[in-house]
Amino acid sequence: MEYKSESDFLAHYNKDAYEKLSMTTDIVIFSVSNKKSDNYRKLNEKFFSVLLVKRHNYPYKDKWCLPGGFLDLKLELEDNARNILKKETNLQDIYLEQLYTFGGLDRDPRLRVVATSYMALIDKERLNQQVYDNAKWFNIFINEKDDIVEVVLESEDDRLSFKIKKTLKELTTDRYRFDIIENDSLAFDHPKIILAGLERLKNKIEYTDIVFNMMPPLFTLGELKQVYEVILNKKLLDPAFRRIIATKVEKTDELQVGGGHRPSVLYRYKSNGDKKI
Amino acid sequence: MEYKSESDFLAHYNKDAYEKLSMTTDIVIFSVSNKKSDNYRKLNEKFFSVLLVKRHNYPYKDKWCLPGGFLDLKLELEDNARNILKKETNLQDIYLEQLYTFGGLDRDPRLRVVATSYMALIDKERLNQQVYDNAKWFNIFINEKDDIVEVVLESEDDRLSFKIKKTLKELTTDRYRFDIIENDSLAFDHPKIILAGLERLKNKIEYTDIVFNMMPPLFTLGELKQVYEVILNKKLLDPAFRRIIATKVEKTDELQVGGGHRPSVLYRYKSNGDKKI
DNA sequence: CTAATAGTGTCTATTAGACAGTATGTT
DNA sequence: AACATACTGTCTAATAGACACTATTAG
Repeated sequence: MEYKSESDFLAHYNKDAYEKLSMTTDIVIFSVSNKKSDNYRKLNEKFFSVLLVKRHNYPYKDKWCLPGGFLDLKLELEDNARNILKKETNLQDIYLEQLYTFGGLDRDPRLRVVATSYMALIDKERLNQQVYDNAKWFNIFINEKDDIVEVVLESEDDRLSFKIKKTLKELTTDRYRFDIIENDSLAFDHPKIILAGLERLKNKIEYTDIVFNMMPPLFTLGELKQVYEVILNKKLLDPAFRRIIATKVEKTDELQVGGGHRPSVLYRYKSNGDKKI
Repeated sequence: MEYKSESDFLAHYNKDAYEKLSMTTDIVIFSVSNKKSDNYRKLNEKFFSVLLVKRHNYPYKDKWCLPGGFLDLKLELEDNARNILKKETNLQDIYLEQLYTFGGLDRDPRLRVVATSYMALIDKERLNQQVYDNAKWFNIFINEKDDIVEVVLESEDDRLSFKIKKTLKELTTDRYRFDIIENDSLAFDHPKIILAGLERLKNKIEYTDIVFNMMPPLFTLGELKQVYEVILNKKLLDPAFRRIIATKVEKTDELQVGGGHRPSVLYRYKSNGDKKI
């Protein structure tokens, strides 16, 4: 058939010409938790943590999963994700970035579903208690040996774990191939999404300022270093850390007192106009 | 309704419970073109280029666009993209990575379509002539001032251009916001996808080995430097470049002769086991 | 005083930038 | 010989790693 114009074509277009599918947006929400130390001198131990919700319906009933939901066709992808964030955390102004789109054929046993995943970073202290009705924070422990990554997730009551095999990239693709080789308690392919988030954050923390999205407005350099350490999963040297971070923070007049040691200056984030994405 | 088990639930699941949509995979295929120099002494000038196809149907009839197509629901996203690559270039073993998923509401005038974009890198010399039936290489010229990026695309017969405004990232999101402010001749939101590819490549060329996907099996360090220069859009210093690249290449016994100057050793890519993604 | 963290100074090793200088082919 | 690129050497500046040393608080 020949059309006279684009509007003529659109008027006759059959919207069901191609088979359709559903999409979801799923969000890996990271934060940092404190465990109060029993030694009055010591700093609170920090844990890197992720927010999971328990499924009450099929499929994967009673399993844990990432906050997410079907794409509302009236919304852009990111707005859909922000709606989910709002529902789960009651917060709007949260750091959110698109991670990766997972399109495996059997991701969802119901029908073909493609999931665009997002990573969100928040300062846990901003949440009010209400969030814990649906969702729970799990501390993250990563154990990487050879090409197997074992991730253990712990909340007060639950302990989940999964193992993923990272196959080395071939020349013709950019990423490791992730294969889930053990997974007791997480729904869908969410272990892969969590791992994608972990890797993204670990990389980006080194060349962007995203870490400050997980910090309170005022913080000590010691706390900030702790956060870097739990995310990078390694110890840092203090003088080097202070040198590197110096351009990104500014001193305030306030001091953190009360630890059994020298008080610490409180800092705040200072954007230095670095536009690196 | 209460279900006895997951399989019971699935047996009764209504696949049309949620409204559905279509997806496409669109591919930004980059390569490097040579322009033969008229001075026998000089090296061939190199251009950074992208492969576009002309649309022969509505919508956006007669406009240029990225190779792409609707998602075949029997295929994974990446396989769908590889099929398109195969159709367009007749090559299979091509570097391909997922870029970003674009979910704007009015991307496509026909219906709601979400596009997962990919970036492919190839050595143009591997293509046989046949590809040029549908597609054409456009050399890329970028002009960035303040927050406006102007991109000019030139083939032998056509000259396209678009302008995009990059709005500075806010704290709550990771990327620049891209707004198309001028676009004569490209279909859909493809200017945004091209820009996303340009930025990704520019970043990744500095910390990965992907550039070698655009190189022939044997190349001189001068040619390799030229490629870095057209992609980064700046001149590099020779000694520094050789130092940095040294770990990624190995000498062969062959020489490139025939230029009106000292012959150059031909190198090949040597993976140094660097696993950085 | 002690334990623990806060914060500074400095030496060294490594890497990046700049540029001069030498080498060698074709016409 | 002249030109253009190929390739090497070296000085300097900037940055990262390592570690010793001082400061300050609660108990």
